[in-house]
Amino acid sequence: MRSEDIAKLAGVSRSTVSRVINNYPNVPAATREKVLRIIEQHHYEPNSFARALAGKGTDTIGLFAISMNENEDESRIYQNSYFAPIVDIVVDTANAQGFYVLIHTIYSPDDFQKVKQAFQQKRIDGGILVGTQRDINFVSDMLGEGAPLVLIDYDITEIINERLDKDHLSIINSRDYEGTVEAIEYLINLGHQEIGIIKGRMSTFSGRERFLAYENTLKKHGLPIHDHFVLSGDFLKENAYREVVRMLDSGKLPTALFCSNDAMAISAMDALIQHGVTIPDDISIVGFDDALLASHVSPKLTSVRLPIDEMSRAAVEKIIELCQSGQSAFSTISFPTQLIVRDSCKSLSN
Amino acid sequence: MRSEDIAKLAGVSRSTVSRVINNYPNVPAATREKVLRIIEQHHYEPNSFARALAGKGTDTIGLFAISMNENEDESRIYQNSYFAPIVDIVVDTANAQGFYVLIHTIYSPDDFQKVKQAFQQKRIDGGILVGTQRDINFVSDMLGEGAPLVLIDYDITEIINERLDKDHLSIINSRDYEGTVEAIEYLINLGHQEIGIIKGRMSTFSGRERFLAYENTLKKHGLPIHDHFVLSGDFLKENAYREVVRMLDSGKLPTALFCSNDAMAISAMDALIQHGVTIPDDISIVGFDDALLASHVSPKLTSVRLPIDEMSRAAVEKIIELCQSGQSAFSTISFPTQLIVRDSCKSLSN
DNA sequence: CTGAAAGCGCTTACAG
DNA sequence: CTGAAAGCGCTTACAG
Repeated sequence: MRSEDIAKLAGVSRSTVSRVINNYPNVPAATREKVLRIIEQHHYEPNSFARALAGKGTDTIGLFAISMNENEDESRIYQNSYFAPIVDIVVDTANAQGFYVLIHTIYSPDDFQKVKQAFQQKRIDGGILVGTQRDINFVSDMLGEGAPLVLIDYDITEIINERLDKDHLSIINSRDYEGTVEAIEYLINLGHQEIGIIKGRMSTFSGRERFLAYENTLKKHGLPIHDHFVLSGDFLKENAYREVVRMLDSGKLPTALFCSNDAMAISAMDALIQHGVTIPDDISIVGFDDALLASHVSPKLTSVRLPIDEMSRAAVEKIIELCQSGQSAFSTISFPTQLIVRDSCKSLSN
Repeated sequence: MRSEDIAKLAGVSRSTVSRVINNYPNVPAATREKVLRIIEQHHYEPNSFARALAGKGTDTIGLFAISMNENEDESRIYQNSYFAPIVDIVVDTANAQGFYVLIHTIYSPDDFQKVKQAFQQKRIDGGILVGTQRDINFVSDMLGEGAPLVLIDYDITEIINERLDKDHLSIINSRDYEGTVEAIEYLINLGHQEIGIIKGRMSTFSGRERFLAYENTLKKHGLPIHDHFVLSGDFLKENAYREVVRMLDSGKLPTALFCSNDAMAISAMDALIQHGVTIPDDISIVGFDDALLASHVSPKLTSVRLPIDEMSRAAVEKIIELCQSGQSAFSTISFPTQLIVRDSCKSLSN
């Protein structure tokens, strides 16, 4: 069943059928009704490719998760507490608005090419990019294809410095800096003076923000930052485990450890407990993300909640808006975090 | 840049360019090389819609997760320990083979329509359906669209009884029956005689299999099945929690409880612990799925590992095979499970 | 082995 | 308000 068949049945031309389908104003109500009825009756669905070829959108958005880290386990990204909820919300929100979503993971430059192709071949109307590391080239490449783009977790200043054409770009962030400050000050208020950190991936905006906030907050409160309490974790639990064991071997432990994400926090807890260290009696732990696991480990993990649901929803709404309006001004939204206090921190005050 | 441009540059016709792109044999090596070179040089990508319109495939497969359960929390499906790894593996495996994947969740009949449309509009070459409940109509509807279909977790006998055209259908299952038998006999060997169950969703193949195996195994060993130890959980943690609390209130507890999935097992553990019941001293718990959480709760959960990764990979390989070969015979694969013994069960023997 | 032409099913100026 | 016609960028008989 093609538009031509509908046209015949309705006694009009394909042009008119098309006008009805696309909701153009210049069709009398009566004609519109008639055509609509025939369409309904026959469960007619316009061929999406023909529409796309003729210049219409595809009602499909892309969701691309970048994970180009040499030592990362390649195939666990959607079980990752960070990506899983994004997929979740993005798919549901987009679906609810009548959009399909095309998913592709980027583990390698090859994958990146495939994603570029998806844009070039016009398979999608726009894309959401998550996990972008500090590399503006990707972003400008994508942008060059002319399709709208939404970035989750990206440093705005980099975009601005590069003077990219930002007309169909939008950035969604969380206030990780403030969230980290809150977490660190919570520990300080508990009486902690020796506060360590497991850093996230520093090529990542959130990785840098969380570390910067840690540094600045300690400085602000006149507390020392010991190199041997600053561990590199790259957001990876294996690294966190290894680094914590190394710290244990060195014989020195801070009284509190801020972990740049929950995966690392939980891994650190495992390492500590296995070495006979008690949490929170011997050491307090704070995580970041408030992943599902956080409330299930023991002791329950105090963590900074990342508003990942809201962020994902905003990303979809933004991309759809950009797809539909042609373009709009560059925009950026930043969502607040929230410290969720559980049982992994102890007060030293009494 | 269109195929015509490539043709001009290469001094051939669009027909020949097309032949090269589609790897047809009737092109001399020299011509092929020449065309290929030009394509490379200009980073030419054939428009996917034009190809599709002209009758070629779309190199896209659909992944559709059905979750039409009234009382289920609507937007958590990909964080679900069952679906998350499927998304994971399906996306990665498909991507690695050069296929894109379109994801849509089915919460309502409306969503189901959208998925049917995806088939009708030829947006995808084939689809993977997961979470299908006992409703053959869906399956036959999809099959009616003529596209290949792979079902994960579906009772083959239903398909056979319906005499559906199975030429482009494939089913991927796990041996849940055997897995459950192994789990129950493990409990029996530990000395348990009063073994309860929290049932899964009985409209689901795996839900029925797990229950059936439970029943048959107890019978086989001459053990009683008490109605009040048979709880309905529908695979949902809220239900499991409620039912366990109800059982606690009744004052009678089995010595062991088999839970049809880990989500319910963990929820049951929460309920029991909160009511002062100690695991495994007062009651032994076995789960099913071996979800990520299983090894993180305390005590660590003994669970039947579901080979979901292998199943997902097989589903993708099968669907791609079906897409490419046009069609092949009906096939079905069933993967073995494995009992992972951890700390949630106690021996009563001594 | 290869090109001209028809066709896939839409949309959109254009003319009326 | 509406239809005929061109066009979107491919593929594929068909003829040679």
